[in-house]
Amino acid sequence: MAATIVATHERATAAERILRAAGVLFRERGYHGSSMRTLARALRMEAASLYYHFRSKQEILFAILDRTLDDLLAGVGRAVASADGPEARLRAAVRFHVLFHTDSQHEAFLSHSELRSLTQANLRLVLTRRDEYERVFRGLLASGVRAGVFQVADVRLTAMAVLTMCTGVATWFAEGGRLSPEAIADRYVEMIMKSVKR
Amino acid sequence: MAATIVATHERATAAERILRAAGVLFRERGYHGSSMRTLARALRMEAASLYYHFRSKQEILFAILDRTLDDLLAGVGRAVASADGPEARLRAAVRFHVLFHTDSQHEAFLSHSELRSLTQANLRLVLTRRDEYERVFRGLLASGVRAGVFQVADVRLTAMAVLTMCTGVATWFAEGGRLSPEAIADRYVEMIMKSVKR
DNA sequence: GTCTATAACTAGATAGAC
DNA sequence: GTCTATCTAGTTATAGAC
Repeated sequence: MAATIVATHERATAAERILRAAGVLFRERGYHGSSMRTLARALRMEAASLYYHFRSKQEILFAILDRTLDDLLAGVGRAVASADGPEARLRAAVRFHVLFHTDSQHEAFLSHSELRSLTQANLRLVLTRRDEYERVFRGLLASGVRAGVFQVADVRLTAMAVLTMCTGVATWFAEGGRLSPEAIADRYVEMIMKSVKR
Repeated sequence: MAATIVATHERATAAERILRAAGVLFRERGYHGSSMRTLARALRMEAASLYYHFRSKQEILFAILDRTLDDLLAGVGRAVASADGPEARLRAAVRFHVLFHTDSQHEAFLSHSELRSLTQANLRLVLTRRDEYERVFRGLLASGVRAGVFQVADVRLTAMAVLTMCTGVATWFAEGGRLSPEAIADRYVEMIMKSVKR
C-alpha cells in the first residue's frame, strides 16, 4: 500500500531518481520555471532520456503529487490507528502531519503550491484525495467535540487552520536549523491542543 | 505613505490596472506559467504595450510584492498603534493580517509563493521587509510574555505558526463562501489568543 | 536505456509606425 | 500610449541511431 515510499538511498530506480530530483527542482523554481533540460542536467542525462520513463512533464508532476497523497493518507491512517481517544488521536495526526512536512518537505510543498499546474483531470484526482485527508482532521475534531474534550467554534474552519499552520512548516523548515523536526512537531502539537481543548 | 493602496474601481492608471491583472494571473497560473501575451489579452491590449509601463515581467512581479509589503507594514503599524496592551495589540495585528489576506488575496498569496521567481537583488529587498513584518509579531508575543499575559514555549516558532496559519487563509478563501472575512478573522483571533494566553 | 538531432511552437523583449 | 512586425532564444516532445 504505502510501498510508494521512495528509498532515500542507493538502488533507486531511474523513475524514482527522476521524481526525487523533480521534487527538488519544481519546489525551487516552480513547475513552469523548471525545464526538462534543467531536470535532465541535474540527473546528468539528456532531456530526451526523461521521455523513456515519463510521457510528459505533466506526468512527472502528477506522479509526485499522487505519491505524496498516498503517503499522507497511509501515514495519517497509521497515526490515528495507533492512538486511543480523540485527544491522543489528534495529537498523533498533527504530529504525523508536521513530521511529513519536514521529511518530505519538497513534495509536501508542491502538493499545495503546484495544484494550479495540473491539468483539470489530474487536479480532480488529486483534490478528491486531499479532501479525504482533510476529512480525517475534521472527523477527529468533531469526535472530540462530541466527547466533550474539545471546544471549537467551527470544526471546518479549525481543521483548515490546523492544517495550513502545519503545512506552512514545509515553507520555512531548514534542515540543520535551530529546531529539530521532532521539537517542532512537539510544540505544534501543544499549541494546537491548547487551542482546541475544552 | 500607504498611498500605494490601489483603487479597486474606476480611474485606475494603466500601470495600476496592469498590476491588478498580473496579480490575478500570476496567482492562478504562477509567474513562469503566465506570459506577457496572456496578461496583455486579459487587459485587451498587445504585449508590446505592457513594455511602455514596465521594463520587464520581473519588474511587474517586483512591483506587486513591493506594494504588498508597503501595505502590510503600514497596516500592521496602524493596527498595533490603535490598541493598548500586548493582548489587544496582538488581537489587532492578527485581525489585520487575516483581513489583508482575504482583501488582497491574490497579492498576498504571491508575496510568499512567488518569492522564488524574484531575481536575487529583488528577493533581498523583499525579504528584508518581510523580516521586519515578522519581527512585529515576535515583538508582540515577547512583550506579552514579559508582561505575564502570554505563555509560549518559543516566541520565534509561535510567530511563524501564527503567521503561516493566517497566511494560509489566502490559499483557500473564496469570496461569497460560507464565512465572511470578518467571521474568519474573529475566529482566528480567538483560536490564537486561546493558544498563547497564560 | 541513453544518445544526437530536430520539429513545432512559445517565450520575453525591441523597433519603429501611427 | 498603443499598435504591427520581428528577433533571438528557449520550450516540450519526437525520431531514430547506438
